[in-house]
Amino acid sequence: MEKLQKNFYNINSLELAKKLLGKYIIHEYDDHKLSARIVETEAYMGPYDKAAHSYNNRRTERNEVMYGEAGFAYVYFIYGMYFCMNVVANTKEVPEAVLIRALEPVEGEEIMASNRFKKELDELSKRQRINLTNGPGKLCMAMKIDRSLNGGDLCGNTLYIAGEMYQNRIKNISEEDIVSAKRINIDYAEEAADYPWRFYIKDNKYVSKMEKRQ
DNA sequence: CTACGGATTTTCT
DNA sequence: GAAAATCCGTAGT
Repeated sequence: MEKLQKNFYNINSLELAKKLLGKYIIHEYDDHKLSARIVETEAYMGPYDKAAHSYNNRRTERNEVMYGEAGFAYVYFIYGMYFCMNVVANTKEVPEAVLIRALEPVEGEEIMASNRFKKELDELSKRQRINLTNGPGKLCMAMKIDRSLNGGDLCGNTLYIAGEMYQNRIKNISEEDIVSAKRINIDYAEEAADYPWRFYIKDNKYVSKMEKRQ
């Protein structure tokens, strides 16, 4: 089934953020199987990245997972209401991660509609349909990703990631299909706020925020 | 389509 | 005690 193996993740978060585009996140729970394609990511480069939770090697109970091995989930609670999912990158003691910012639903879209809006899929407005998974907090609601999955092994059998060949889909992402842009909502990060460390698949309708056309 | 303010509570200082 | 890797409803263009 082409689940990604540990060595896939053991690179820096900038490279991993790009490599994760087009891969599939799968969550199995309660007889449900939800899957979705990754279409937008952001790299957080650790000690020298003012936007990262691990800036200056800050190490707390919350971000402890970032200091562990690559290929595990870092799920944190934000703004009093939401969760964000990250993929831990790089080797032990190098605290880097990739924030998953948007997904395109593949399997279990009915369940996602229920998780997000407590409605049937065909009852959703056009806007709600796009809003299922087009943001880091939204996709966690849709995929039922919460605190309990923090520290989970992404090579395990609950929350895991598969390659482009998943379900015999073959849609490799080429360099030209990747857009890079400034990261979102990190105004506090000074010069790091301008680094182009956000990546998304060009023209994908689930991307949370498009850049202005040139 | 974009812009703004309010929601809500964990986490860190 | 303040800030936070966000979202939503409403109002305006």
